[in-house]
Amino acid sequence: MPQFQPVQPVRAYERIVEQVEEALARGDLSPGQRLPSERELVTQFAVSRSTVREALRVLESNGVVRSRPGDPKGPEILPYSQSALRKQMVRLARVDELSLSELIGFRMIMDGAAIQLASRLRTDEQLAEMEQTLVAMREAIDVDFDAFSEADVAFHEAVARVSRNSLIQVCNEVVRGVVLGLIADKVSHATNSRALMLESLQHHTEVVEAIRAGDGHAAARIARQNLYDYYATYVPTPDQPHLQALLDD
Amino acid sequence: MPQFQPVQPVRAYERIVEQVEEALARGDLSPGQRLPSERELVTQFAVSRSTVREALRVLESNGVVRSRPGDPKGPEILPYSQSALRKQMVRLARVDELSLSELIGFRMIMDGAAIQLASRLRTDEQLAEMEQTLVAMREAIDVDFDAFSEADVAFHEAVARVSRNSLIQVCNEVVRGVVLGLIADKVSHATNSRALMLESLQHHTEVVEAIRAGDGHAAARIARQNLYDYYATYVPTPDQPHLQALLDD
DNA sequence: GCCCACTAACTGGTCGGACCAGTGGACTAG
DNA sequence: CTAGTCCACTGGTCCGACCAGTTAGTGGGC
Repeated sequence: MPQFQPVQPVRAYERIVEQVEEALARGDLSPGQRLPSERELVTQFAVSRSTVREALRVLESNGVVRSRPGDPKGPEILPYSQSALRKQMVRLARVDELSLSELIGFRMIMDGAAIQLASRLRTDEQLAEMEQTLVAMREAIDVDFDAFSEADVAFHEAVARVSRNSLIQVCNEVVRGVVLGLIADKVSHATNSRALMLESLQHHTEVVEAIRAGDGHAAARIARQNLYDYYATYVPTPDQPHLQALLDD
Repeated sequence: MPQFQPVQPVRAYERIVEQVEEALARGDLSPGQRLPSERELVTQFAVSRSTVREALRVLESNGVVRSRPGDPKGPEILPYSQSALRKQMVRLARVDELSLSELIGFRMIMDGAAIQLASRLRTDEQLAEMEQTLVAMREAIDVDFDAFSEADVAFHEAVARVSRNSLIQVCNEVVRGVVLGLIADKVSHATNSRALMLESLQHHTEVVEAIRAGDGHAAARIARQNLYDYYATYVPTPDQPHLQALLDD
């Protein structure tokens, strides 16, 4: 007997979405190009305009296209953006399926890996870039916490670029955004924020030193420890061992 | 002068989506509950059915609800699932600029981290589970490569579960799927596939031994080395240093 | 009394047509 | 050649309709 699979009805708009996404995956469609107008798609797909519109709404919600009223050139194919990925991660985090400790643990892994890679693959120019972001952090301490946080982001982005792995870059950026969105207010209201910033700067300087020396393990270890020290207080006590397991002994 | 922000028109269906998602975030709506029927929503939101449907399509594409034709109870609020997150990650991975070396490098990081966490957080039952998947791998060698690959997946999934970090689980699963999709045929056509499988099993056994001993670093190192040995030949030579940078010296 | 087949009132999926406000390109007047 | 007007066309929304399918309630047969 052949094995039969349960079949659920495939709706017309879904097949439109599939066709567009396939064209995108095959390269027949690339960012910047335009889709035909809705009324034109109606004739091409031989469906009603409602169906075309439902497909476009789904594509739009997935960050694939964008429609603008009155634009004679039609819906635009968007370049890939992390916004949809971030949206899903935020949703995951909001449903409490994703605990803060998981997010921070993931950041420790990603950041540590990026730094380890950076310490082996960096060029001298890139090292200089990283040191430049350290200077910016020091200057930002005297402004306010937001400025410091911004400079901190710039540092981590520079490191992620050097890692030459765009998956790391994206994951880092997304998770950082989610974490910040979850606890930014708590951190910025900390009484001893200046001390925190100074300590963080110190850690970052040590990381760069280790990168300069090419000691990837030390650099990654310091980075993970820094993240742990920075965030551990916001993590429920029973979850803290999950983070400590990522620290070197 | 006040700083003005560019405003873009908010479409009616977007406000419906927002209202539903807010209700969900506030807890006024929980998984398992039902939304009113489309025609009922038409009166509640005071919009047309097309608009309601576009909102429902977006919610459905985001994995928030599911509509079934004929169901008098109306669209169902779904429990959170990672499928939408996975979809976005697959989209990211499919963007052509993502090279095989980046994917494999990411796998080395993820798998290594999962194994390091597992070696510290595992219970005895979980260790037994992992050893069980090793037995399955050994048995699968005598069947065929697909069976072995399946058992291998089971092993890595077991490890990811023990890591207690669902982000790692999802990332691992997604990246593994993408990598396999890219080079599965090449691997399975290798002439010495039996030797490869035996070697892989040997490596996995060593990993489990290190996990049993609680030596997270050794376990992670072996795992990364295993992945490197397994996949490096498929990576263009100029990219190989990017992977070697992830191996311990 | 219970069980089963039937019916009817829904459901979502799709269609076609209509109107509106706005865009942008072409066309015209200067 | 420029500046202004105009109009074809865009997407956003609405309405009404039909269909196939599910489901719950009804009714009849046992």
